[in-house]
Amino acid sequence: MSITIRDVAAAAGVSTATVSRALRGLPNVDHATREKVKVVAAELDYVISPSASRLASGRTGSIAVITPYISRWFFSEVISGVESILQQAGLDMLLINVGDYQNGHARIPPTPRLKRRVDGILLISLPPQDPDLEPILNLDMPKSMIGGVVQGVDCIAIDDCQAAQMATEHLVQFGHTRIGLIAGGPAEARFVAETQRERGFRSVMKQHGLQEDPMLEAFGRFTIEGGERAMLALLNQAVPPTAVFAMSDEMAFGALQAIRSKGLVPGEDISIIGIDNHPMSGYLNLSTVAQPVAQLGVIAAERLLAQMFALSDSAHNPDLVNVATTLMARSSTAPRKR
Amino acid sequence: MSITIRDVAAAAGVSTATVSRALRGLPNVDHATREKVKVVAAELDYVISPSASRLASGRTGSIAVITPYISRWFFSEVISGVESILQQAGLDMLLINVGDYQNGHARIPPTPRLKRRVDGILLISLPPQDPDLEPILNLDMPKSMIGGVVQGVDCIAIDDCQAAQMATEHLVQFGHTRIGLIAGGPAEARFVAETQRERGFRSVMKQHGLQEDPMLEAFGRFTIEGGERAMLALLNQAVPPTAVFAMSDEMAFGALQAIRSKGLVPGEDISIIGIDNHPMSGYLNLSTVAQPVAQLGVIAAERLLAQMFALSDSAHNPDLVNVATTLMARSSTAPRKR
DNA sequence: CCTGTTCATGTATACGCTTGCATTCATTGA
DNA sequence: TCAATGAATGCAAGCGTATACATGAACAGG
Repeated sequence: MSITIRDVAAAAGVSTATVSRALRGLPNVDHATREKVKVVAAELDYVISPSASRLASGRTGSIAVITPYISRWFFSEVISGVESILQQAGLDMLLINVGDYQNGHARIPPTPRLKRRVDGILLISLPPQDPDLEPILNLDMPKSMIGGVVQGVDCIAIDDCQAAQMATEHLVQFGHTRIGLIAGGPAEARFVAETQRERGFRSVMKQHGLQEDPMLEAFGRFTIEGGERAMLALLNQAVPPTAVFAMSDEMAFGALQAIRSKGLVPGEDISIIGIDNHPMSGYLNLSTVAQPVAQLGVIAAERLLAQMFALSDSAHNPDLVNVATTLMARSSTAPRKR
Repeated sequence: MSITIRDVAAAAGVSTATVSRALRGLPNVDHATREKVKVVAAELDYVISPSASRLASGRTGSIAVITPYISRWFFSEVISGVESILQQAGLDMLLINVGDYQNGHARIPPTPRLKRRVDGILLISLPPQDPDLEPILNLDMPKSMIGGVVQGVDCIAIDDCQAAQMATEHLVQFGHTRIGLIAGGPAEARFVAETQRERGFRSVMKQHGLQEDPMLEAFGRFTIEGGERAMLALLNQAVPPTAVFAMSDEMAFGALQAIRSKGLVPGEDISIIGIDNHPMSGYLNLSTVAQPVAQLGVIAAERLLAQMFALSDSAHNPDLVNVATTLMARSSTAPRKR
C-alpha cells in the first residue's frame, strides 16, 4: 500500500542499492543517476521508513535528553537549545523526564529505554550521586552533560563556583557583612551546581573574614514558593541579614515577594541577588549573574554530535567546557544602609 | 554481539514467537512458560529492538508533538502534561518545534518527518490558516489539537471567548468604561485563541454599550517586552484607558512594568488583567483568568490514546473539549477611581 | 471411542532498508 | 596492447522482530 524503495528503484530503472545511495548522498553515484532517482522519489512522494533504515544500519538517528523537569524555565530553555541543533542535524530527540529526584527517586529507571533506541545521551543537571545515574553512564555511547561535572563525561556548564563568588562579592562590595544564603536543598539530593555555588559563596565569605551564620541559611527548592518561605524564615531571625544570595532567580523572586510582604523595599532595606537572568529578572529589577541557558544546550548538543561523528581514531577526550557568566547589577542590590 | 530474541528463545527452550508473545503480555501463553521467558530475558539483560519491532509490526510507538515554541511557559507546561501521559503509555514523544510563525513560516515542512515515524499527532496552538498545516491535517492518523479549533479534529482548549468575557466583565463590574486591549498580533498570523479572546472582549464591550477605541488597542506579541511596549503606547494616548485586558499574563507582566515606570500604581491608577495564571502572577498580584495548562496536555494526550486504541468499529467522533477557567481577582484590578 | 474445539507452541515469511561483495565498463599507465 | 585501476551499479544477505498459519495436545460432548 505504501510505496517503498523498491518502487522507486523500479520506476527509476535502477537497483534499490543505488536508490539508497543516491538519496542519502553517498559517493560513487553518477550525477545523472542521482538526479533521476531524486526526481522519481519526489514524484512518488517516497518517504524512507526510519524503522527499516534503523534496523538495517544499526543507527537510530535519535538521541536521548534526560532531564528532571520539562517545564521549569532553566530546563525548557536548555531543551530548546538542544532541539535547535538536533533538528538541524536531522536527529530525533527522545525527551525523557525522570522526574523530581527530591521525592526519593526517578520515575523510571531509564536504561531499557535507552539501550537500543538512541545513539547518544544528553544529561541535564542530574545529581551525580544518584544511584540510577550509574547504569546510564556505563552505557557505551556518546554522552554530554549540562550543568554537571562528572569524571569521564563531556560536561558543559557555567563555572558555578565563580558565579556564586561574583554574586557574593557584589554584596560584599556594597558593604554588607551579614549575608544570608538561600540554597536549593540539603546536601543529600543536590545537583552539582548547588554544591559549587555553595562553595563559591563560602569562599568569598571566608576570604573577607565574614562570619557565616547557619541561621542565615535556608532552603528554597529552586521554586518561587520555596524562595518566599526561605526568605520569610531569614527575615524572622532576631538579627536578619542585610543582604541575601539566592542560588536561582526564581527563588529570588519569591524572596522579593517575602521582603515586600514585610513592608520592606528590596535594595533599600535588604539587598538580594540571584543567578540566571531569568526573563522576569529585568522586570523585577533583580540583580543576578546571567548565564546563557539555551546556549548551554546548543553547545552540549554540538559537542555530542562531534563525538558521534568523530572518526574513531581521533579519540574524543571528555572535557569540561565552562561558559562565561555576567553580573547584572540592578536595583535589588544596593549599598548597605547605616 | 548484542543479544536478540533468538538468544532468549534458545536459552528458554522455546521459539522466538513464544518469547515475543510472552514478553508482550499476549494471551495464549502458558503461565509457567511466560514466567520462564521473563526470567531468562531478565538474566540475559535482553532489550527488545524497537526498530525491528516497529518494522515488523508497522507501529512506531511514538507520537509527534508539534509546537511553535518549546521554552515558552504555556508550551513547556503543555508539553510536560503530554509527556507524563505518553510515558505512562510507553510511547515515545517526538518533539517537533516548527518555530515562530510570525516570521513568515515554520522552520521545516514537517510532513516527511511524520509520515512513517509516528502513530499519532498532537498539535499545540498552531494558527489554523497556516498553509503548512493542511498536509499535516490530511495525514491519516489520530490527531488532537490543543488550544485550537479545527473542524474534524479533536480539540482541547479553554473557552477562550468566555475567558476573555470573564476578564472584561470583571473590569466592567469595577466601573471601568475606557478599557484597553493588549492583543498578540495582527489578524493575519493569529492563533485561534487570539481570535476568540478578541471576540469575547468585544462582545462584553458591546453588551455594555462601551465604546471601543482603536487607539486603545495594541499588540504585545505574547512576550513581556511586547506587553511593556504595548502598554506604553496605550499610556501615551491623550486619554489613556483606566483598565486594560491583556490576552496573556506575560504581556500583562510587561504592562505592569510599563505602568510602574510611569510612576503609576497598578490597581490604584490603572487596572490590568490577563489570562493564564502564570506562576509569577500571584507574586505580582496580577488579576487573571486561570487556565489549567498542563491539564490541557494531559487531556489531549489521553484523548489521542483513546483514538489510537479505540476499536476501529467504534468510530471516534472528533469533539471540542472545553476545560473550565477560573477568575483570579487580585490587586491589579480595582474599582475605577473618580 | 470418535470428532470438534480450544489452547499452547512452533515454522517460516514479511517488514523495508543497508551494505559487503561481485560485476561491468571505461580509463590509464606501462 | 594488456593489465591494473577505479567508478558506477547490481546482487543478495542480513538487521531483529511480529504474526499468519500450521501443528499437536488436551479435552469435552456425543
